[in-house]
Amino acid sequence: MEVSPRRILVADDEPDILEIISYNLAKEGYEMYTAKNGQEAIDKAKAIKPDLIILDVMMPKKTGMEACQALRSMPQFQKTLIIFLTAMSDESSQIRGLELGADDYVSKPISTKVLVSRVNALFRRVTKDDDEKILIFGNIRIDTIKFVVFIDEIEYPLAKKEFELLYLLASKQGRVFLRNEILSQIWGREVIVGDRTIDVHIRKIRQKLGIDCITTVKGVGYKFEL
Amino acid sequence: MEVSPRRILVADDEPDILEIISYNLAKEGYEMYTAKNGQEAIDKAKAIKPDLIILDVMMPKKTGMEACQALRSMPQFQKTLIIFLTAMSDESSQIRGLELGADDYVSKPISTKVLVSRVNALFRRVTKDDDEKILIFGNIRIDTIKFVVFIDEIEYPLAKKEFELLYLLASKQGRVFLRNEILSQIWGREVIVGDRTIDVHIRKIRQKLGIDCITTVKGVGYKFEL
DNA sequence: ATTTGTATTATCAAATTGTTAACGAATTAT
DNA sequence: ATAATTCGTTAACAATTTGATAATACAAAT
Repeated sequence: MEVSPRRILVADDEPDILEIISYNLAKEGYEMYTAKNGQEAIDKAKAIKPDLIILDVMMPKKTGMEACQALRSMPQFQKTLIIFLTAMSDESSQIRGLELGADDYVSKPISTKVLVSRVNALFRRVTKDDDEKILIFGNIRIDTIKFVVFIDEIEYPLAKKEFELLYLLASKQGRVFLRNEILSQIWGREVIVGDRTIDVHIRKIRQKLGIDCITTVKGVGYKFEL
Repeated sequence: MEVSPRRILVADDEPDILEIISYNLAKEGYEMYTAKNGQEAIDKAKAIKPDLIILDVMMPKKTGMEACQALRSMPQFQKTLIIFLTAMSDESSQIRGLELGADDYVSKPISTKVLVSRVNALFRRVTKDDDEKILIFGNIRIDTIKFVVFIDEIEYPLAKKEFELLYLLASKQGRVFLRNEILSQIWGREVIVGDRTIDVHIRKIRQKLGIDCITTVKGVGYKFEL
């Protein structure tokens, strides 16, 4: 069911390290992005929405810890995995890192083998938790627990199929879902329903929410976008 | 009244996780102990007599579930709180866990914030066991001690099943409970009763209370909402 | 102008829930 | 112990909501 590659953002001020890490994780099939300092890491994270962020502790502009703290304060990065790269082997910095919400840390000098296996291990453990079934995009909140969509804290109840459809699209913001994908994801393998059915549900969502958050990509499918 | 700190035993085969959990719960004032596998957890539990045991499901020597079963069979651990750490999100393992007597679950990857709040909540539940199982929502009061619902200080007596149902829904305000969830929570795992039974009880609650506090989510379930 | 693809609307069938009444089981009162 | 009452469940049917389709309108591309 999971198809798109995991996105990883690495932030370090040493270009060599950036390159080594990127190269090795890309080889593992990850989609790599880089940043040269803490501030850039934050900015890029917002745009890229990575699944994992690797932060060097010592960086100009903003340290890894400051960046981590800033990121964790934003709702959309509350569940994003974060790994610290630290030259310090003393526990105090590691503990501080954990306190700020890091999921793991790797000490310098890095062994690419160690890093890769830690990254893989982290992803292997990712499964949906009850506490993370809520999608937030600015003033829009898609809440699977309450089965309701909020826009500016106002509740918009959707029917089951409508909600499922919206949740599917929003779960990968910006990604275009082919009509086939939508059908098999929501209606199952043995689909009997016709293509028009999707349109009608899309229409109802647009109508009920009153905002333009689903974009039609003619001849291809639909995507969630703001 | 002076209380000795609560003792918590954590068992996991990954030293990092052990450290993260220990650190964060120690910060909360708990007295932490660790074990590297299921067998060690059992041995240490006997010596330490912890108030809460956190067990990773997947461990060498003895799995968390095996350890739980072994502990629960000993009289001195019948009332000890047990939390499972599970990477699995599928119900089957959670259901098995419940059967074995777990008090809660936390899915991996662990958010320390979630874990800490769950632990605190569990202890809160234990202490308030006898004196404060009362839910209050504005002018509505659901009083488990008196087994009665108050609305504006007027008493509305409910039958047992009705009360249990209302309490379940209200215990997680806004959260949708699937019919299956309701059935297994209130009627137990070996459910024989039909689906209409829920409706009828819901109806009686609505009728008796005279207010609209239960919302139907068609095709999904019910939720408590004001 | 024609083709291709999507939007919109109305309509109907199916799925789901609401409601009522009835009846045995469990509980309480006599 | 027996009668009276309450409770939990089910069945039957009504009411409602939902989902799917067809028909038509519209838009863009060729």
